[in-house]
Amino acid sequence: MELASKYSPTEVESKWYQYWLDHKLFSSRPDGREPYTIVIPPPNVTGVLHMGHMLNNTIQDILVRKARLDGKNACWVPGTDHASIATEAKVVNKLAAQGIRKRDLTREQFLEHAWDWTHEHGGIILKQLRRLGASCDWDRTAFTMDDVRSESVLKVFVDLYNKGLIYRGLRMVNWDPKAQTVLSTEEVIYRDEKSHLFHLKYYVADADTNPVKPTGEEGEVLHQDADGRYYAVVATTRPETIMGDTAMCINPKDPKNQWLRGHKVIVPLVNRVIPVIEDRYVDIEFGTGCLKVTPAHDVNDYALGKTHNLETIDIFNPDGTISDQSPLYVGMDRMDVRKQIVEDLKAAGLVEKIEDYDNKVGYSERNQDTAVEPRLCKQWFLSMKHFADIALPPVLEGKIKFYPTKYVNTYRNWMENIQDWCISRQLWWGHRIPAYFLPTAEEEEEKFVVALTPEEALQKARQIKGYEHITIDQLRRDEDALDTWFSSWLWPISLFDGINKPGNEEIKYYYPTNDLVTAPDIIFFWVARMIMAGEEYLGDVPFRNVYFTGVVRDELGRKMSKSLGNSPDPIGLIEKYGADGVRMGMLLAAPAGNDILFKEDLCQQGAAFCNKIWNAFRLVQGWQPADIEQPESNRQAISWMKAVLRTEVADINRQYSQYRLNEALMSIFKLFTDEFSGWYLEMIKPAYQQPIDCQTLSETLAIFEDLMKVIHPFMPFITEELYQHIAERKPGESIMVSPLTLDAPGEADRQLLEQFDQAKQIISGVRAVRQSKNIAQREPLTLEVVKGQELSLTTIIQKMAGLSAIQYVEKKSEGTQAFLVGTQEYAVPLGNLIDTEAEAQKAEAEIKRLQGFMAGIEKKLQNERFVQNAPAQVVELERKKVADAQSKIAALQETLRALKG
RNA sequence: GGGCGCUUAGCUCAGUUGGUUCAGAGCGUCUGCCUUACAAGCAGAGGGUCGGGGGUUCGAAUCCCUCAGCGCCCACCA
Repeated sequence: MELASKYSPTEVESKWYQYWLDHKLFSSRPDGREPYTIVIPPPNVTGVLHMGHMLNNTIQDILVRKARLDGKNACWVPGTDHASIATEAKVVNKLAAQGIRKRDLTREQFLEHAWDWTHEHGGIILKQLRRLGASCDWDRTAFTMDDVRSESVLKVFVDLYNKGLIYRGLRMVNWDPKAQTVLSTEEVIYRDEKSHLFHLKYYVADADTNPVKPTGEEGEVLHQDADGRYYAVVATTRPETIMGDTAMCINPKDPKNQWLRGHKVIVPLVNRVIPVIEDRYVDIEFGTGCLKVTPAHDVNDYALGKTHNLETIDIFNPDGTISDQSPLYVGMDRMDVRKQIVEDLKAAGLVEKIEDYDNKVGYSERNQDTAVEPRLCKQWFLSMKHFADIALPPVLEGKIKFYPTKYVNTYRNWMENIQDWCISRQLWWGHRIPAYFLPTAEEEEEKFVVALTPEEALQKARQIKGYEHITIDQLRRDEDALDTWFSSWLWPISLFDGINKPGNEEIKYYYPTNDLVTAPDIIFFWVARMIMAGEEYLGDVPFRNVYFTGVVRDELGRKMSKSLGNSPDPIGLIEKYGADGVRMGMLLAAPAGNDILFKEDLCQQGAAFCNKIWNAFRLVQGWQPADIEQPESNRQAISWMKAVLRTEVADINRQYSQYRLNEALMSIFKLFTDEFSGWYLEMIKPAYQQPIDCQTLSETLAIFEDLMKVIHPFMPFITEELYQHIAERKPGESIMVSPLTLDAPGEADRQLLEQFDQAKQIISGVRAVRQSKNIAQREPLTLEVVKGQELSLTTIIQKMAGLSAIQYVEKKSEGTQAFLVGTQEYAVPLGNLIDTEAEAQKAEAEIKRLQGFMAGIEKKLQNERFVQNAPAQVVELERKKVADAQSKIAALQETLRALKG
């Protein structure tokens, strides 16, 4: 069969992917083999593949395919995440474009739209992963909101509530006014922002806003306006919150503000009279040392409000507009109010000054244009202390290993400062909280029960005193949904149905999973919490190793993002370079634990490597076997190549075990390109149109097949294609499941490698001579071995270096160019091509360098302390260096004499 | 403000308990080759005071101190 001179991936890839699917080669069932399990970090169900996914999933696929080749029962479980807040936002936007407002819909109607959207866009990303070659067990595809997973989530909620770990509480929480839901602390990202510090005048007054003269003492700072009225100055970054001010606070130890003690001040514009309170919390050095207190809209102010019994005025509506609790600006958006109120304050002469100020503003992780608003409301929380206690030890003790290890610190830090997790969200798209409120009187405290079903809830409710005859219709289920991560944290368990059916065959077999490959930015959101859930529900870690990938950046080091438009389309790349090429391109740029600077060139390099493999196969496949005796040189070459293979594979396996995949790939690349193609194939290649002996051909094909297996995890498609070409395969047979069995490299291999290394150096030496004199490869040369022993591998050396003869001489001929391999001198006679002068200069320079080198070592050897303290072998080595240098110098001096003579 | 990490060739990175001729790899660059598998290729070459300074040691890219620069994470100073 004739093969094209260029590899074209498109058909090959779809052909073999279908073949793998048809023969169920990705599927896994528990059996007697050692399991190897990875659960996919579930992408957002409506997401599209980006470069981060490409990297992440390529790594997972490499690990899974490697495990399969190692004979393990490999299971990679795919699935998607319902991504509560992100998906709901998308659906809301889509509906808005159709003129439908969410609040005009019932929960059921909205969910219907959301499911439509999910079915329409859901799974696109999984289809895209197939293009990449991902060998997931697709029959296991799960969704965080499918039946099994939903049931698991609710059961866990009920269980944790019954254990007293879930509670309901009124707290200052982070509010996303766009999505109109609360967020967990982890979902808030703080960004530096250029802002202003507004210094506002709070006039001192009595309860009826009449001016009051404070009882100031000598040396205190009293602010007085032109009319003689006294005022305090408060510095704030958020002037729009003054409508919620219910006190002004000074530090009791602040000498410059003593004059304000016991007084009252007027909130500017609002004209509300508020007390001056004292608390050590206030920083004397900041601004004027006067702090406005807005208990409803700031975490610290809330705390102050609690200790000082202050009124709480919530001036915001859930959507970030001003509520009717405020005397001013009702209905306006908070950001507009900030601009407007500054103008109004200025007009009223209530602004002392405005300074530039850098501060940090919290934004919603999912709506990155929306500043979060601290807001007081009642939510569901999970107590985290218990979970931190069970999840920290396995990581610190190494039961779970992090790659790179630096994240252990990050992890510990978070665990040791853990805060309770706000798990309720004011969203519809998600798992609805299984809590049921009982009817209560207006002023009465809320009552509720938590249960898996309304029926169970009713039973529980009826046990409460006074509710013995309540009906199911009177129970009102909580409207809120659970945080998405409250389902994700069960993923490694719920995928094997370990919550609903504890101890089932699958969970016993596949859990704990082996490797988790994920991005470091979800270490708290997800990784930490999975460890918590694993320890809580199975008493064991959810995975043994966590490989944290880097961030994919562009050439300029910028994070790839939709908004910057600097992210290439992954599918476009696959179409251009082939999946194998793209996989290699990604991995070449992905040193373990570092960010990756992605360049499209790298995919080009990957595609080029495919082509290299392809053409190497074309060469071998084109050879005509003949029933002739195997030349000794071929036998030597084969032994050597096998030794190289054993040695390199051992090395590659070591790199795998340390998750140094880019290094493993580099070793593989060099193994194939340099050792196999550059050296081995050239050694055994028959002369033009000459046949090859059968023995060499079949052994070469066997080596080629082994190489395909080595490459396969990185480049699944081309390796399968060639594996199928190498020999006639049975239907369903695949490289995917054909283990590579190699012995460990031994001493004989090491010696063989060394022997060939000498030969390669001689060959390179001759080639360098050719290069420097511009002698064509075809033109045969002679090699003189000067005062040396007989060479081994002479046939190979002659062939590779283009030599017609090798001569052993006591004294090299006139007009030769010489080179050294170790301490042995070789010479190539070139007749009148030699530039005597240049050769002499080169030799002199080298002698000088060696003399300097030798002098340094001799000095070291004269140092008694070195000789006494250093290990004997080190000293011995230094002595050998001197001896070697001496003999090299002798040879060079000989050369010099010959040139000059 | 606290914690962690990084700095080695033009670029991206290796360099294991301090000691093999240790200063490396890939890419890029330069030179020569369309040599009958591959020009998406082959052969060869150049390129670094290991961020600066100090110390420990017989010996430091490697250990310690210090300075500088970069990055990440955490934290309620308005």
